[in-house]
Amino acid sequence: MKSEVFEVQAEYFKALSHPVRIKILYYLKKGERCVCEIVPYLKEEQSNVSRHLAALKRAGILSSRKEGVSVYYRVEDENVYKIVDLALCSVKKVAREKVALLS
Amino acid sequence: MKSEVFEVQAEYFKALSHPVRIKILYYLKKGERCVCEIVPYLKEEQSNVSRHLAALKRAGILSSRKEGVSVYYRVEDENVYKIVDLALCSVKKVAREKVALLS
DNA sequence: TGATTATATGATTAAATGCTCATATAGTAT
DNA sequence: ATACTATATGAGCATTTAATCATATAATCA
Repeated sequence: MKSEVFEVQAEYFKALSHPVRIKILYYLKKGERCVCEIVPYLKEEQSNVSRHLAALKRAGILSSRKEGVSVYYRVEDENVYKIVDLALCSVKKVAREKVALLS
Repeated sequence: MKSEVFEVQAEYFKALSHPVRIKILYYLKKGERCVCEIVPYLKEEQSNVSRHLAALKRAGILSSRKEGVSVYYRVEDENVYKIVDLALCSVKKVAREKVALLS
């Protein structure tokens, strides 16, 4: 496999490597949301949220559309949910195995 | 979902967010490998590789066993391959859609 | 025992990331 | 036009990450 491929994958995972960004993804699970909804939901600074959204968009994970003064973000490819869910399952599985080894 | 869950997921993805670490994963796809094989394969400094391996192990993605003076690393849960493959597919899909939009 | 080899780790530095405050931009309304 | 609101972005700072060099540790061998 070409080394550029690894870089592309690493970039994708870097976009997912922050808890606020993961939280945004789950919040968008049922469909697009306006920034004006996302900010109060996260209880983070507006400028900070804006940057997290930009990071996810840069990675191609989110896309956005403008409606008047509002901006709506949505998940570009639902496969991201398979990825984050699998990651959680894997972490749980490994943790369970560790527990089993100790008992 | 609890916020600790997002942190756990983010930690997992942080471990995957470097091209060298992704490359290590694919190299271990067929089974465990000694550090003495991994280092020349990657053509990176030994100390650097050691830290990347440690990062993957800390995240529970790899485990290791010692045999004499050698250390063998292996993938702890094969699901990680579903994750990295899905990520690549998703990036490709989004890229194709962008191309389609432009043509 | 001392020498050699494999791997890990401490210290340093450079670069990247995340957060905050302040400000810019753009759309809407008066 | 001015004022107001929603969102994005620049600048500064603190923290984290990655790379490198040097050294430590531990196993093996002569």
